[in-house]
Amino acid sequence: MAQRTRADALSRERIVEAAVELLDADGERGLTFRTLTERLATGPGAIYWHVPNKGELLAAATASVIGDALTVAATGSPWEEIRALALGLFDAVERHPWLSPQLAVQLSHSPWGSVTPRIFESIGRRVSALGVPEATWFTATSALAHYVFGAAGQNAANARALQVGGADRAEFLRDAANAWEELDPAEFRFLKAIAGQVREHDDREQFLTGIDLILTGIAAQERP
Amino acid sequence: MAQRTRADALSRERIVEAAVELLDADGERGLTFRTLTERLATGPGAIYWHVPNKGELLAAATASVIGDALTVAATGSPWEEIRALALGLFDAVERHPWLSPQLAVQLSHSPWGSVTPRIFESIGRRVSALGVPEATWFTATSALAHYVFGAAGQNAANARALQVGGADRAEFLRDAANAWEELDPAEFRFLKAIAGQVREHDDREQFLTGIDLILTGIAAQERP
DNA sequence: ACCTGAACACCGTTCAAGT
DNA sequence: ACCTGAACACCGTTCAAGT
Repeated sequence: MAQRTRADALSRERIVEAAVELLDADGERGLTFRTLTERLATGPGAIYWHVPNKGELLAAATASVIGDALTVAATGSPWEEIRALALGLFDAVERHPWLSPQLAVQLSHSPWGSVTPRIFESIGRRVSALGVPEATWFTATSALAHYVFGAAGQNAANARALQVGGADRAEFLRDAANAWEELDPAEFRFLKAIAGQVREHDDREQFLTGIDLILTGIAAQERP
Repeated sequence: MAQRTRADALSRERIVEAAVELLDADGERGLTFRTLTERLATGPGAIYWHVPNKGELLAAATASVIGDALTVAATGSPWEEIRALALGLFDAVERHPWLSPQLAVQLSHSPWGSVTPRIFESIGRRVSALGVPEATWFTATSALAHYVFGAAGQNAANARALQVGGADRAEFLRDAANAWEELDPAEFRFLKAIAGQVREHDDREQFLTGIDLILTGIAAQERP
């Protein structure tokens, strides 16, 4: 085939966009240089001209999706904005479940790359507007950020299990709760005790309650 | 070579043990069936007789390491035991940085496999002993567990960056803080503001302060 | 400057064959 | 029952060659 016309020219953005689509459709195993070259009707060499390697491609896909989630309408109290921001990230991980392992991988390759600072900045600005002592800002922001990723990761895992299993949420929780009620009480008496709560809880609501919990702790903290 | 003698016979445990050693030494890319067969002086077929595939091997390695971290001496108030438990997990991820992406992967493949329930049980028992209303147990335990993994993951990332870069901690934080002070204030005024705190903070101490923050929020929560 | 496509090294997994 | 080791399909990456 001859050189591409201007209209279908490759670019880093088009490649990243296609990568996100493949990841959304089939998870991390859905993105290979074979599937990518097929979708973009090109060869591997063309992609390598725009992107140095697969790791960078995954990093760019992650940054792109997280960046969208961080643009939150700034209307409300800092407390409310933190809730909105956290919920935006939570939902982004639910829409793109591959984000969960991927964020951990990105972090472990370059902890302060491009994603973490932007998330810290977004959350931290609102924390600093809460009126708590400046000496607590960093720790408070860290606590919120860590909680958000932990919770979002677990939820993405549940979402994927639902998708694979083909069951609906209520059914999934009912089965899990029933299984827990059968557990050996010597080893798992706590899980048995809360099986009922698991059956009835709502993930997003519980997630936000966790945010409120941490914000309450932050507000209650004395000058260290 | 003839069949192995009883002394050097393969077993699932020996394979998992070797896998953990390879992972500790070189991260996830250090564990391949080639390196594993070489270390165990055998062929791939032998390993596949004991372990169904690489995913299960990684899951077993994860469960093994997490299991060790969960066996905590039960002496102290519930609050203190939760701190000890959390710190044990935090340190385990620091010693085995591959745990961080791996936990996310395990979670997304089977969210309530074997690792998550055991962690929930360990934390939850102490939460239920705090004296807070039973209706809050599940949410409180979730918040703690999610925070622990998020924080441990970020810390593992930092630890690995240190290992790769060859720098020491103080130098690493100084460089990061200096870089943040140079950032564009329009985009990153919060990061600039806390650069000083970043330079001076201690990871483990900050992690425990986060635990206290959440526990304070839990204790302050009213009956929902 | 941008793209093509064959080729390479490496990986997880299988399986017929041995003891 | 347990292990061997060659073979297979697939993957990320390179690179000489084209326009």
